Amino acid sequence: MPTILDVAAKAGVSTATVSRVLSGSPSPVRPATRERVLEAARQLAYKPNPVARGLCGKSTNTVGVIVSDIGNPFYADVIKGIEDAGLPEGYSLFVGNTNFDLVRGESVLRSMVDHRVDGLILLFSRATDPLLALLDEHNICVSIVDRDPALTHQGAIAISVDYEPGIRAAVHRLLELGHRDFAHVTGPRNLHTTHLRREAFLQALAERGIERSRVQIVEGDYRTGGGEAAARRLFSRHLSPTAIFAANDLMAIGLAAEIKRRGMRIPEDVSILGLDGIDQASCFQPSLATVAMPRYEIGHLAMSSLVRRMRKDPRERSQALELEVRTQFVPGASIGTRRELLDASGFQAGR
Amino acid sequence: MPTILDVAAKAGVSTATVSRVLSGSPSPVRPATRERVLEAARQLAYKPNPVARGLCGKSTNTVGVIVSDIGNPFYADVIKGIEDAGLPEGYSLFVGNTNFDLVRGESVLRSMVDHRVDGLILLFSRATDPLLALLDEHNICVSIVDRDPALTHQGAIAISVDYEPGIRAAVHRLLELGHRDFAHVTGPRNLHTTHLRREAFLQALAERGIERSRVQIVEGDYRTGGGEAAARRLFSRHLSPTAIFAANDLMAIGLAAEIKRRGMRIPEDVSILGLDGIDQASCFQPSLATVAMPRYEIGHLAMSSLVRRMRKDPRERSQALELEVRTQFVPGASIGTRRELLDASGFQAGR
DNA sequence: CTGAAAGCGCTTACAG
DNA sequence: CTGAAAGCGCTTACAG
Repeated sequence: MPTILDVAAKAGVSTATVSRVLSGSPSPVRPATRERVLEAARQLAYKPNPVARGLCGKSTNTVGVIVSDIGNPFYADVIKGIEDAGLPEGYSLFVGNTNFDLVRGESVLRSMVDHRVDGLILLFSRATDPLLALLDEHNICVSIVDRDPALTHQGAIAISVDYEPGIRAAVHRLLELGHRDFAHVTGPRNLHTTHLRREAFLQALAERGIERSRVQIVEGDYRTGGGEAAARRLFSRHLSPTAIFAANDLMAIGLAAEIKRRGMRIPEDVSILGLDGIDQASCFQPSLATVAMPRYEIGHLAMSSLVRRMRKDPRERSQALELEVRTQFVPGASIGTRRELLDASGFQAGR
Repeated sequence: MPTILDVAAKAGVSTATVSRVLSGSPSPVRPATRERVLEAARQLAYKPNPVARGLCGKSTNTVGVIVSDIGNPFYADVIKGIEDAGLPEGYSLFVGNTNFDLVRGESVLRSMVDHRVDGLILLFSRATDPLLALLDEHNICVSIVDRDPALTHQGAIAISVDYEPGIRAAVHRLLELGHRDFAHVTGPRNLHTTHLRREAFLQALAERGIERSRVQIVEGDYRTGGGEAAARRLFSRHLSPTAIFAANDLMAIGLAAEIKRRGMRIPEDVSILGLDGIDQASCFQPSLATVAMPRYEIGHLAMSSLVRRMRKDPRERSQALELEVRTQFVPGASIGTRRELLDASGFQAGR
């Protein structure tokens, strides 16, 4: 592999000049010299060694991505968006998976800091103020999705998701179909996104006269297993809901599987609504109605805004940046009118 | 962040000694000195800067993982295995996604080489001899799953999958249930793993008297969309199969979805068999019968054997290492006796 | 506009 | 057994 010395020799200049041309330094270089350097670099197919750059405190062209469950196809789409925005700009990705484990999350984050990543994208993981301060110290930009407002730390890019439009539309549809008895399977209660999803749901119901206290809440874990467990708990109670909103698609899938195993039919006996819009949801039978997140867009936005910031002078990075994406209701066959309502009214179920 | 200088000062020795103690160098160090260094390092919570180590030609403690479709939950499980084997040993992961695109795969691989990864795990991606030679040049160890025998390059760790036991058991079960008309939805034909899966299937059938020429073959893409397209092609023909083996679960899921949309029932009209054993398969309705891969184990094995090799002296790394894992048939409700066979014999379908 | 030189944090022959 | 010194490949004040 050619080094900067080879390029300098070939172009007949010093390594300092080569570096200035190739690293986009602000120092002026005579156009003719610049040309010679560029030409030499091209002929040698020279690419700066990111490890060496990293050592002298410059960018390493790496970005770390930390997700809480790499088994969730939701993240796959987000990562695709991140890759597509980052690869053309020359960034490589470190990927870390916390498995919802805080300790593991912190150790993954630290190892990324050790590797001198230029930026970090935190997806539904819990960040803390001291951790963010550590990033500042190392001059690492960060982009956080569904940022917990409890964080007082400034200077991160925050990508927030507006859950309201998608959830509200879904709720209206469920009410329209005659549902009054609702349940919600949440994620772990200590996650901020869990709170947002629950509140958007309860709020939309409350606006239409269904009080929060009437909605059964069961805590899940954002995985299929949590959905299955939730179904078992919900249907061992005396009050069975007619419509269940799972805080993500994976739980909705587990929920539906367990409900069918118990001999109930979807949507004739109970309607199921998910959230995320993962591909497999549409292959499900009946196809899963869901509140879709713009997954690819979230990743692309997180990365492209991060790239812009990483390229800035560190002193200009302090101001907060808040971006927002919206959810959207995607109808599906998993929600419908209950059979007993049909029987009572003489209606015929449509597709 | 403390540097090696701080540790040296605190322990009252030179940086050379600190390095020798902390980097596991073979040079002998007096026990008392070693103790002092260790103590100083602990007190300062010193961790060597991997970027600096990388620069002087030593390990960077990074491993690259290249997958062809990060949206496939199969890889998520493999990556978990890789992480669990790598994290405790101090390795961080670069993850690259080729999207089945050879050009993208090569550029991802090159960027990992640029970042001086110590090792690389290639999953069902296509490696070429020149590429592997490039890795050798940089002293990068590599572990390849389902390695294409067309590669003449020696010195990689090869993890091969024995598809035979799982596929054979599944085929026997299908024959037992009375099936004689089979179809197979393959992956892209240029992938070696596609070839292995197809041959194991055709071979198992041939042994029981079903000739290869009688099996309909449709090419897919290892994604749900390919399964859906395959269903459309298969059922627009005059000869409809009664049992279909999809070369992975994602295609089986797409296949099943499209078949149901066409008004056919599974397994009463057609039986479906997948391969992989991803979690969602069991939530599917009917639960998907599949040929399970030891996904986590594959990742764990690939990483742990790689770690062992990376720690070795480069001169001792040349010998080839071949490891094998086995598949296993996992029964499911998606395969059963056809209704018309039932009608003819007066049998009652079991669960 | 350009170069010589120091430095980023570590490792490793080379002396002693 | 240990230290002084060179070097990994790049960047950046500092001179000129």
